[in-house]
Order: sequence, then structure tokens, then C-alpha cells
Amino acid sequence: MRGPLVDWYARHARDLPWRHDDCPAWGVLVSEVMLQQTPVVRVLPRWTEWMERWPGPTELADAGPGEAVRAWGRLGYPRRALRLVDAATALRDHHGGEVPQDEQTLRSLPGIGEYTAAAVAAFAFGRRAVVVDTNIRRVQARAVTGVALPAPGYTAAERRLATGLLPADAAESVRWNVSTMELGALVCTARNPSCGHCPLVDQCAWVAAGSPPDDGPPRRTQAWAGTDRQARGRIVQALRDADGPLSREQVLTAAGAAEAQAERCLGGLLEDGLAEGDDRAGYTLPQ
DNA sequence: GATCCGTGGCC
DNA sequence: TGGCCAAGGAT
Repeated sequence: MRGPLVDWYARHARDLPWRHDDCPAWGVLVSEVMLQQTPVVRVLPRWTEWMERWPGPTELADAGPGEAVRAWGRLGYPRRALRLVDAATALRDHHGGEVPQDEQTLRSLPGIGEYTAAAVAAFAFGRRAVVVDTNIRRVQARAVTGVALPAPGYTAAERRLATGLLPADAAESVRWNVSTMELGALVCTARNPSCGHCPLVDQCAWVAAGSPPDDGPPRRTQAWAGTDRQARGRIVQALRDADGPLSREQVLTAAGAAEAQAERCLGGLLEDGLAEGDDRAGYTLPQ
């Protein structure tokens, strides 16, 4: 299935700035962190600003967490911005200001897990790495395993499958990874896949089986209204939009939650390093 | 391994 | 309308 897939990619891949040949490894790393659980269209403008402002890890490390969280905007999961600053600081202080090439070292950086380490090794450095994201999981679940959707959690069996499918040659493996990922993002989507436009339709085990619906356990949808996540998000947004420190009263009001929950969320944000201050001086983003 | 962690758009 | 999903990671 390599030929048709890579050919499809050559004709239909999106032109994304972090895929350009002249994009530095740092740009690839930033894009991968921003893309964690976040759609491409939302990342694009933030990534461009970010790279103009902090073209390398040293510049970001020197800027500090507050500016990073503010520049993160509404991408969501702002702890990613803090971890990116922490990773940049580690690169500046312990890696000569360079992004390391091997997965092991990448994996040791804050906010860089199994997927992101493999993606940076492959896409920034052309290395052979087993890249498994939600798109690749879904494409392989359908094309190879013959089921509509992968299980909720990433399994060892999936890792073995992806490892076995990965081409031995490094350059081919990179094309394979990016092509499979792109197919999952554009054609082999979670809802309403465009099988009529899929280069793998003739060899897809799921299509061959008649495209049966998902028969796995019902997926737990995450609650939103009334959760700590919502309240934390409101507090961080208020801190981000504020010119100066906010009083305790202003923070708790921004949370839009009952007092006990608002207190808990403020405490959690202080612990996480997403907020700073006290009742006397007021509260701000970290400095 | 189960949970927690934001945000917004889509069908 | 609202459940569901988007290039996951840390604990």
C-alpha cells in the first residue's frame, strides 16, 4: 500500500509551513506541541507569530513563561506553553541551544512524549521512527485490522502493528509516516470518511468487510459545563487579558463557578505555575 | 490504566 | 442541539 499512498500525498498534501525544507527543527518541535489535541487551522496563526518572535529555543527560554502563555492565546491546554518554555530552557542550558536528534533525548524533554519525540526525529531529522498519532491509529485500524475505530487507549498491539508496517529505509519511513497521517486527517477521517477518494480503498480491510460500524465500548465523552477545566480556562483567560494584577475577588468572579470550586481552581493554577501572586499583591500570569 | 488538562467547530 | 472530535502528555 506504499505506492498509492505516497503518490496520493504528493498530489494532495497540505502546504504547511513546518513541512518546508527550510523549517528549523525547533519549528517542527513547536508545531508538534501546538498540534497536540489541537486542529491545524487553529495552530497556523499562533505558530507563525511564535516563530517570528522566538525563532529558536534560546529566545523562548529568555522570554519566560508569562509571555509564552499570553502568546499561546486560546490554543487550549496552556500547560503546554509552560512545558515548551521548560523544554527550551533545557535545550539552552544542557543541549547547546540545539534540538537533539535522537528519540531518547527528545523524550526526556518536558511535554515531549512518545508521539512527539518520534515525530520530531522523523520530520525534523529524517530519522526512522515509529510515529503513531490518532490519524495513523485510525488508518491502520481500518486498512489493516478492518475495524471502524481504534480502541480508546493506545495498545501494545497497535505499536507492534505500526512498527511492522514501517518501511526499513529511513527516507521511505518518513514519507510513510507523513502520508498516513495526512490521509487520516483529510480522507480517512473519524466521521464520514471519503472512501471514494481513498488511495487504499481497494486494499482496505474495513471496506472489504462492508464498513461495519464501531463495535467497541461506548466512548466516554468528556464533560465540560461546570468542570474545573472550564473554570480554570476562564481564570487563565482573565489573567491573559488583564493589564495588571487581578484581585482575588476578580479571579474568583472570572471563574464563573461556586466559591469552593473557584478556590480550588485558583489553587491548582498556582501549583501548576499558570498563575502567580497572592491576595495582597494580586494575581497574574507567571513572570 | 484511568483521569485530568482547553477550546472551538462541525454534522 | 449537543455529542464528538482535533498531530497527546503527565500523574
